[in-house]
Amino acid sequence: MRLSGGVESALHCCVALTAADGPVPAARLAELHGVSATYLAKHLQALSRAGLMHSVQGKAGGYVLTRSPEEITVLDVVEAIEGPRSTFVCTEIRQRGPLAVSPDDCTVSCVIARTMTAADRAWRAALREVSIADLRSAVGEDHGVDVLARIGDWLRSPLP
Amino acid sequence: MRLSGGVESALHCCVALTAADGPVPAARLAELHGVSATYLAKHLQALSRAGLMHSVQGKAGGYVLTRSPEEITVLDVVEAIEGPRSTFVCTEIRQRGPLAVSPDDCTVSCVIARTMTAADRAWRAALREVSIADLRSAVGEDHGVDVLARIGDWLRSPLP
DNA sequence: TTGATTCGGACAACATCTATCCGAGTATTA
DNA sequence: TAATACTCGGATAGATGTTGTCCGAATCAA
Repeated sequence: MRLSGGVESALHCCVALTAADGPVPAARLAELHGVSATYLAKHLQALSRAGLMHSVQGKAGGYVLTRSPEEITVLDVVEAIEGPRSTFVCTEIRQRGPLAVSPDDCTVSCVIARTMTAADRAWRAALREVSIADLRSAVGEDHGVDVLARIGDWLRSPLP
Repeated sequence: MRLSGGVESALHCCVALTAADGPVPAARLAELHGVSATYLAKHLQALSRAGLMHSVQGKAGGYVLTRSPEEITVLDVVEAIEGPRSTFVCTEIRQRGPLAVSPDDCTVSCVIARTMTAADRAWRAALREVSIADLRSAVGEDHGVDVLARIGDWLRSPLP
C-alpha cells in the first residue's frame, strides 16, 4: 500500500500558494518544486475538481486557493488526489465457501472490516488535524521565517 | 491507495487456523473461504516467510500458526503481506528547484513527511491493538460461539 | 522404495500509477 | 474589435505493481 506520489507535490503547491497573491500557473509551480510540469498539472486539476483551488484561464491565469489555509486540511488534499474510497474493501469472504453464513446473519459488518475501517479512520483523523496553515508555519520554523516571503517574491517575479 | 486484497484472505486464514489442531493445506483453506487456491498459496508463503506460520511438507502437511493467537496482531499480518515499507515516501522536494534549501539545513525531516508519518503510525497503532484472538472471539459473538468449532470439524474432516 | 501430496518460486494477464501531448477557452493588447 | 499569446482540460502512451496461474523440488506416509 503506497500513497500516490502526487500527494507530496500537491501539498507543497498548497503551501507555496499561500505565499502568492494572484493566480500561479502550473508550469511555474512545477519549476519551483523541480517536478514534471505536465504531470503536476494533472494533480492540480484534481484539486480544482475537489474545490480546493480555483483555476483562472487566459494570459495572467493560474491557480488560486479557494479557502483560507486554516480551512484546508491535509486530508482534503489527500482525498482530492487519491479519491474518497477507503483503503480496505471487504469482499464478504464469510458469505462464501461450504460454511458460508447466511446474509440474514450479517446485520453487522465483518470483524476484519471493522478493524481495518477503524484503523483507516485513525489515519484520516490524524491527517484532518493538520491544516495547510500549520504546514506553512512549520516550514517557517524549520527553514527560517523569510522562506515563504522568498517563495512569494519568486512567484511574482517575471519570467526571464 | 488501496490495501492488497490478500490481506483479507490472510486474516481469515489465521482465524480459521486457530480452530485447527494439525497442519492445514493451502488448498483446503482456499476451499473453505471460496477464494483462488493458487493465489492464496502466494500469500500463505509470505506469512510463512514472516515467521507467523510454519509450513510442513509431505502427505499430511500444511500450515500451522507458530505463535498463540494472542501474540499475533493484525499489523503483523498486514506487514507480512504488504511489506514493511511506509505508505509515504518523501522525495525531498524542498531540496529541488531554484529555491532549494541546502542539505545542511535539513537536519529535521520535511513537515509533510512528518505529518504523513504520524498518520501512518496512528494507522499501524490501531492495527497493532487487535490480535487474532480478538478477531476469533468477535466472530464467535457475531455468528454464534459454535462457528469456530464447526470450522475446526470441517478442517479435520477427510476429503470426499 | 514407491508414491502421492505438499510447498516454493518462476511465469503471464491485468490494473493502476506515472508521464506526456495537443486541443478548447480566455484575458490581454494592439 | 480582432488578433494573439497564454492558460487549463481531458484524451493518450509507458512504467510499475498487483492479481492470478502454472509446474518443478522437497517431504512425509505407506
